[in-house]
Amino acid sequence: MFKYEILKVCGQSGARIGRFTTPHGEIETPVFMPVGTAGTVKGLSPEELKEAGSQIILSNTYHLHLRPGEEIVKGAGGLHKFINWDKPILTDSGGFQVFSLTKLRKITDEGVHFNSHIDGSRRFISPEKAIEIQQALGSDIMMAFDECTASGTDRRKSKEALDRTLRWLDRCDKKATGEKQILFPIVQGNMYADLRIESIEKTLPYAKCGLAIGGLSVGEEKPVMYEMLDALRPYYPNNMPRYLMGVGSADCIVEGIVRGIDMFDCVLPTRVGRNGMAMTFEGDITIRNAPYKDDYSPIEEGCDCYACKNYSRAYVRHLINAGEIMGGRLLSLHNIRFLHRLTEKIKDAIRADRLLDFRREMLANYRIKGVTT
RNA sequence: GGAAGAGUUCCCGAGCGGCCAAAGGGAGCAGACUGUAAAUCUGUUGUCGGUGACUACGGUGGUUCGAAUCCACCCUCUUCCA
Repeated sequence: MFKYEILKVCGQSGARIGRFTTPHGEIETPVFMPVGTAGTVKGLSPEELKEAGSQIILSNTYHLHLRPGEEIVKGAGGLHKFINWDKPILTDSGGFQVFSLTKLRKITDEGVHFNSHIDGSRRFISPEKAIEIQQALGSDIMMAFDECTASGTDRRKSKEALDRTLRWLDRCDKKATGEKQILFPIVQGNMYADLRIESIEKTLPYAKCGLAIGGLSVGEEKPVMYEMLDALRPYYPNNMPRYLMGVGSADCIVEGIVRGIDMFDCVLPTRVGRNGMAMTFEGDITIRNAPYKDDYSPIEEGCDCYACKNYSRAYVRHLINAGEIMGGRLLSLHNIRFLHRLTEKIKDAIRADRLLDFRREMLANYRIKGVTT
C-alpha cells in the first residue's frame, strides 16, 4: 500500500523528487505538510488547503486523545471522515508533547505520565498506547513514540533519550501491524553527530517506507541543525522519504532539501499568520506594522494565493489590527501557499539540475532569522 | 438664578502633601513565534543626546522646605432645584 519512487535526482545537489503512494493518494515530494493539531489546520477549510496545494496534513495523537478522544473519531468513521479530509494524514505520536509539556510530565521506561494541559487530569501514554490511538484515528502515517530533547541537553541525557526512543520504537513496531498505516521511526541524538549516527543505524531496521529526523529545530543555531543533517546524510536509504520534523522556515526547507530531506511539517505558517506576519521570498514581513496601513499592494507580489489575488496588505493589516479572524485566515492561507510555491520552485530547480544555484539566488534576497526554536 | 459633583499623561481611569513622569485597562508602536498548552507572548508609549535636565495632572494666584493632591478666584462639563 505504501511505495516511494524517485522521479528525478538533482545532478547538482542530489536532492530528489519522489512519488510517495499512500492509501489516500499520492504525495509528490519534496512536500510541506501543514499542521492541524486538533484535527484542523487552524482557521482553514480542507477546500482552502487543497486549493493552496496541500497534499497531506498532520494531526496530533496527544491532542485528539485528550479531546474529543479517539473513540469519538473512530465512531465517525476515522479521522479522514471526521475532519473531511480525503487526502493523506500523518499523525504525530505525542512524543513532541513529552518534550514541550515538560512541566507536566514524568518519563519512565513504560511511558510518560502527563497532566492534561486541558483539565490537569492525570494521563499516561506508552508506545503501545500511542500506536493504538493512531490506529483508532486511522491516519496513513503513524509516528513512533519518541523522546525529544531540547538543544543544550547534555550528552548523557541525550544518549538516554536516544536509547529509550529505540526501546520504545521496538514496542511501537510490534504494535504497528496492518497494511493501511505505516510507521515512521524517528532518529534522535540531540546535537551530537556520533549519537545521531548511532541512532540512525539502530533505527533503520525499523524503517519500512519512511524515516523521520526528530529533535531538531529545538533551539539550536541553524548551522548546528545543518551539521546534524550533514552527518546523517550518508546513512539515508534511497527507497523511502526522509522527514525532518518541525521545520518550516523557507531557508531551513531549502537547506533541508539540499541535504536530502523530502518531507517537512511546521506550525510556523499558520501560527505566524495568525500573529500578523506574512512569509515571503524576501523573508518574513510584519503586515501588522504601521508601514503597511496604506499599502494597497498584495501581501506578496506574484503570489497566486486567494489572499493575494483578492486583498491588499492594508486590508489584511486592518483585519489583524481589528482582531478579525479573517486576517489570520488570509495570512495563514498565504503562508501555506508560500511554502507550497517554494517547494514547487525547488522541484523546478531539481528538474533543471540547479538546486544549489536556486538556493544561492533565493537566499540572496531572503532575510534569515538566526535560531531555531 | 441656586445646590451638588467633576475636570489627570492619546482615550478611559486610579491617585488625594513628599516614595508621581503619575497604578490599571484600552488604543498605539515594536519584537518574538519552527513535530501548536499560542487568534499567543514580550517590550515600549511626555520632551531632550545617556545616571541628568526640562515640561506636565482645566486656568491664574497663593499656602508649604515640597502640591496632581491644601486654599482663593476664574473657566468648562454633569446632575438636581427654581
